[in-house]
Amino acid sequence: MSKGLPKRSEDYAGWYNELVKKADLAENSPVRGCMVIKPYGYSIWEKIQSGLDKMFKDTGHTNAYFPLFIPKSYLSKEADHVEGFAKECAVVTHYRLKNDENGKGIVVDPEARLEEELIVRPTSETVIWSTYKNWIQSYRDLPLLINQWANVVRWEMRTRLFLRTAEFLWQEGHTAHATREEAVEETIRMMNVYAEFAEQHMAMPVLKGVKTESERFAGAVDTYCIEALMQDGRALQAGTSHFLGQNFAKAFDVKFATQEGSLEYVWGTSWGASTRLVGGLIMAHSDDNGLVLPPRLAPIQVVIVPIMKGKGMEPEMLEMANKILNALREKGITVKFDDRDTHKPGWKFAEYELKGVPVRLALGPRDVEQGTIEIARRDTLTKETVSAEGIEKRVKDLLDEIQNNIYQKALKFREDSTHEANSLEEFTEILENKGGFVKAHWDGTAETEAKIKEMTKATIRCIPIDNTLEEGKCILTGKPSKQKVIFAKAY
RNA sequence: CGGGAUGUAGCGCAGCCCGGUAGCGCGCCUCGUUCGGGACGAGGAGGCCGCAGGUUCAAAUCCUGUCAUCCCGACCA
Repeated sequence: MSKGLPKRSEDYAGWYNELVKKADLAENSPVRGCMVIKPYGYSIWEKIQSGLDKMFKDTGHTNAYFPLFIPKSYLSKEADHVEGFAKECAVVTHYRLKNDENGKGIVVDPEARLEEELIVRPTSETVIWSTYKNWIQSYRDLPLLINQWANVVRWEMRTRLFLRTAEFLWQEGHTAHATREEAVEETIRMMNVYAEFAEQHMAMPVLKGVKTESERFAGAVDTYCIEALMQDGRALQAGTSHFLGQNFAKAFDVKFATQEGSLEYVWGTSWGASTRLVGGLIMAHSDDNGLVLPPRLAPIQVVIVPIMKGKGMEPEMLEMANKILNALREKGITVKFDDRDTHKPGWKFAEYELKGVPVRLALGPRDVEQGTIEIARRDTLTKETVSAEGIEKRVKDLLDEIQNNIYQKALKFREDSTHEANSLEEFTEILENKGGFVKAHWDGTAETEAKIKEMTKATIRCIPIDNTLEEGKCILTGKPSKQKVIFAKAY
């Protein structure tokens, strides 16, 4: 029914792009690759932020803020890190503009060249570790558990709203520890935080795993990740947690005095999740009618639409609506009463469906007369007329049910879209016809991974945590393999 | 950076081949009737046709250049 929204089955990419715009989540900016996040889209991000932020605080982290600009020389201190990010950095070279002498507007003042050029952070490891050097002297200063909410810039070639933009919002945690074990534990803990958030809040099932060398974060020893599966059968990395070993400590000379009096490099982690999660949320659940939002992240959980007859709203109807409104609010439910007389009910129904509001209540003269109300759920598109008595309890339960239902639906989709391949032919066939996650044996080399990528476009998304070990042969080289890994075409 | 396409009203498009001074749908504004799944009628506002040159009596239309955007590849959360 939604006007002009392409069907997922016919044009998935077009469906996504249109949905983001039509549901008022975001739009393109005058600057290529950047986006304007509109109020409704930003509200979802705020929900993500507050949910994650609480989990970070609950695990002992505190927020801080480090600067947007990083001296160019910092980036080059960690060899792998610079190699990973150098190609996509925005660089600030001047600090002043002036009026053009030929009267053609404004130009960069060539006199105002910076002594040392600044890069706009693509991530903050370097500036943070250079700061940690001063903050950490003794084992008493550890662990240092810090997170920051910030924007970062990575000059991407091809961008898509939320999924990949040149500037994006994220959080990045940066921690320092006395021992390797403690840092690894932290890395895994934060991966689990992301997984729990994705599943409990976003209703998006994820695989937890470790990245292969070629997919690893530049500068990390190990990258842990959560991988979600989108409805078109492509994988989305939804959060990463890196064990940095002592790489950054060595690059920035961050040492601490141990209890025994020796001087040692600290062990680091970093972990991040971005506005990409909003893209994942959209692609995980939404349908041809528009967004489907999990109640825990929906900016509006319930909308009440009055059906007006004749001149406007009857006082009785208004009274009933307000009663329900208050009862719902007392239950902690976010509810909107849309009493605008500038739009017809049918228009509003379609609008809130497009925007993914989980529950809609419609209230008309008939209901006022009979003490009933129409309750409709977004996830199943079903509706029924029920007694208005105790509606708040019913809505509360329904929100929980919807949250659970869309998770189960996404989980079933992932299970149905996960296949095993025992040969290259089988592997290719699955990717071409079904998509999704493909479990297959791999000989453990980057060369083989690269060849498979070249042939099929699929990459190793992760080596699952707690993977079952089983002897087998690599689907490409036939060399021995100890376990199957997860392949997929990815965003 | 290669290959392809497109720039005309807020959005989506037609007009261009065959030059004659701009049109359709949606949206917007006013009034009225409507309101239980994107209402209807009547009236109205809005565009130096991406930009710069050229050809011509005359250019959205032909020619040259330029800029921008989108799609497909190489890179990536």
